[in-house]
Amino acid sequence: MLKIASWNVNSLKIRLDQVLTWLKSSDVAILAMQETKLLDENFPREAFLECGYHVVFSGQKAYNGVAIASRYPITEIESDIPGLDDPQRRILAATLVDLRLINLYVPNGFAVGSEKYSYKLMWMQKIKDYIRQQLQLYPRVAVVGDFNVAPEDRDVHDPLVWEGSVLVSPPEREAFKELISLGLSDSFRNFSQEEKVFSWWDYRAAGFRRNRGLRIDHILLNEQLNSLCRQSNIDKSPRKWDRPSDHAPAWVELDLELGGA
DNA sequence: ATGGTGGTCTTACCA
Repeated sequence: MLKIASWNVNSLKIRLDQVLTWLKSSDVAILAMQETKLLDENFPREAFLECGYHVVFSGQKAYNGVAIASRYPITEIESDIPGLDDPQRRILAATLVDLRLINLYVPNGFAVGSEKYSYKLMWMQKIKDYIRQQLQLYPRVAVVGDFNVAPEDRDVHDPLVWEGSVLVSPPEREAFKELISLGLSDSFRNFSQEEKVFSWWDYRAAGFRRNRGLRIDHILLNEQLNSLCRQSNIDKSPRKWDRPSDHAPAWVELDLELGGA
C-alpha cells in the first residue's frame, strides 16, 4: 500500500516538528506541502533527509511556497507551466518512479469580484491546460493540494452563511469541476464518508472547536490511480495540536507499489 | 458577541 498526503502547513519554519512527527506516525510515503513560506536557501532539507525523505521545493519569501517529501527518488521537477509567468510559487510537479504528482497551492481569491479573485480564476484556467497535457503524458497522475475551493455544499459547515462567498462561489466550483472533467476523481468521494468532514478551519472565532470548516484540500486521481484507491480521508488530529496549521492533511491509500511488478 | 487568530522580517499584507 502506498500512502500519499497533502498538507497546507502554513509556514514550514513554525511547523517543521509537527510535519516530521506526523510523517513518522502516519506511514506516508509521499507528502505534498503548501504555504511553506520559505526561501529555497532556508528549506530544512537535512531534517527531511534524516527522516528518510527526499525533498524538492519551490519557495519564496514570506508567502506561498510548495514542497514534496518522498521516500522514493524525485525526478522531472517542474515549478512553472506554459502561459503562466507568475512569481508566486504555487506549483510543483514531480515524478516519483512511475507516478506523476502535481502539487498545487491555488490562490485564495480574497473576495468575489476582487483582483485576486480574477487572478484565481485565470490561474485555474492555466492549470487546467497543464493538467490536460500531463494526463496525456503520464499514465498515473495525482493532482493534490490546497485548491481553496469547497466543491459542494456538503463540503461547507454552513452553506447558507457561505453562499456566494469566495471558496464556494459558482465560478470557482465550475473551474474545479472543469479540472475533474479532464479525467480526475475527487478521491474523498470514492467512499461513503461521515458528514461534516473538513480540511480547513479559520483560526478565528474558535472555528475548529465548533467544526466550522470547509473541505478545500483535495487529492484528485486519474482513472488508473483511482481504481487502486482503497481509502481517502482527512486526518484532523494535527489540527488539535498546540500552534497548529489552520489546515489538516488529506491522505489516500493506493494498492500500488512504485516500481513494483 | 456583529468580532474574533495566526504567520510574515510589518508598522501592513495575506489567509
